[in-house]
Amino acid sequence: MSLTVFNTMGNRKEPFVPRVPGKVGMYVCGVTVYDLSHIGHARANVAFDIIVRYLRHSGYEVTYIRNFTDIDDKILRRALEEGSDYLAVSTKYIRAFHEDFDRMGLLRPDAEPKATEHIPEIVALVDELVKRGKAYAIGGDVYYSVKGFPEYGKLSGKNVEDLLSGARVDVDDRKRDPLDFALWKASKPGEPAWDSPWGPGRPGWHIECSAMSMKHLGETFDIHGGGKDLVFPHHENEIAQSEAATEKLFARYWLHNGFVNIDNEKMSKSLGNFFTLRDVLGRVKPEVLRFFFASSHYRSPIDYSDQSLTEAKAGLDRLYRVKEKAEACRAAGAESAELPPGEEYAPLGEAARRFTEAMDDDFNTAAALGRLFDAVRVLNRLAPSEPAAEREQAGRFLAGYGILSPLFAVLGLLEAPSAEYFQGAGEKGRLPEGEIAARIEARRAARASKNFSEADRIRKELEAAGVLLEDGKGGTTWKYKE
RNA sequence: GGCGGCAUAGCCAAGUGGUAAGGCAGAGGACUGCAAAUCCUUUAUCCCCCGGUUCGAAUCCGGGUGCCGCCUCCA
Repeated sequence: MSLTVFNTMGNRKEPFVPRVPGKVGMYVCGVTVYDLSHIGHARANVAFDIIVRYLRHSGYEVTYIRNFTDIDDKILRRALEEGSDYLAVSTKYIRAFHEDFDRMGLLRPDAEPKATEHIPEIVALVDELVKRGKAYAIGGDVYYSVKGFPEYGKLSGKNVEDLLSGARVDVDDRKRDPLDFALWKASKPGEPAWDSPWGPGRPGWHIECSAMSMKHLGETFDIHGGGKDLVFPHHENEIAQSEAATEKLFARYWLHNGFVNIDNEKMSKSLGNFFTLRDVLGRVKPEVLRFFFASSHYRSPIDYSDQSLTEAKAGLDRLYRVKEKAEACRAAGAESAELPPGEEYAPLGEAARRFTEAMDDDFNTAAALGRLFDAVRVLNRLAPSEPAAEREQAGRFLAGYGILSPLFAVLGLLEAPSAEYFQGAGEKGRLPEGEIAARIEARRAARASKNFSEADRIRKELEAAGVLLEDGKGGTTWKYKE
């Protein structure tokens, strides 16, 4: 059993064989920091977060790099609007990015390089391309000459003739060829500028990723990832630049995630139909969003809606109830024991193998979650109704949960204590915990004296206030419904 | 115009040759003072349509229809 990944280069699944056995170098294109992140960014980042977690879970030593594009036209425009400068803008939105994505439980990459901190590397790479005759300077700009790279189009499956005949190739008199793209842009007066052999300027967009990935991972590395929209031209250009400069293969596997759609249409800044991650996290728990993403394959488009989040929450609630039971078993002093024998427990006993089988198939998180739910059903059969009085049963439950827990961790799920999930820090308008405890006590007294109508009245009252009561053998517990 | 992808139950979603995972929602049952949760049973004679290949296809091939993406900044 081994990992197979879908490689955009070639458009097919291939066995994953890293360049150096046991080690993986992985570069993911990050964001341009000129605005708040939207849920499309969240989808991409969660996808690669899970990929990194799974590679590490599989025993690979992963070096994970994700850049910030911190200088470009949009940042400069934003700086102008805000009356600040590019550095203030990028700093502000990098901080916002980290705030949002820390809440999503994203692993921090091993390095988060920024374009402006790699100017020497970028200049050196551009210079190399010029020296090799693969790029040319005109009036302070430097362009890459696409015709000098016969393999141009190999990633996106395009050919140069088709591209040239396409209606939307922009016209720029200074380029020798319409497909040529800027490696270095001369700065206009007042714009930030760095010295270069071609005069003061700043890097073009594509070149930074070539320079930074090669600096941190070497001239050839294993995985290069990003959104599907980056395939062309961004990644195509990265390949052209890098391979023309080094004459070596650039990245071995190209992984691209699908989009988040709204009403079946791509969500994007330019269409204006986007939700910021912040907005969404104000409405649902971060983990609900993560679960929602994990329930589809990372390459498929995924349609975002309130209903899909509600369904995701219901599914995740189910998983957290399992964790809640495991915590209760542990709190009762039970120790992990043996799982009972028998074929009926196979979905649980073999959960790790089944999960791995799904994930090995191009990180099929949807199928992997299916296997976990199979296991959860079996595990729930083992749940003691009163852990303190059923130590052996509690021990078996813990054994089962012990199998699943690391698998959930691969998906970045069930990392919070269940109480935090169900009773997490109060939103506004929620009944305070002390109040709830008092009502529960009043209801307990009513039930003890068989005054069930009063007991039901309290239940309904709390329910109307968004609090769900659950009577167990060990007493009554509660959850916020939202 | 060029290139690529998708179409599976009420909703979401796996499955790329061997006879339809899983989740949500719904129905019935067990449990419960009542609930919730949980468990059991149940919900697609069939996978957009039409042909073809095959002992056998949701899965392969041909044609059609619909939707989407890239070709311009974009995760």
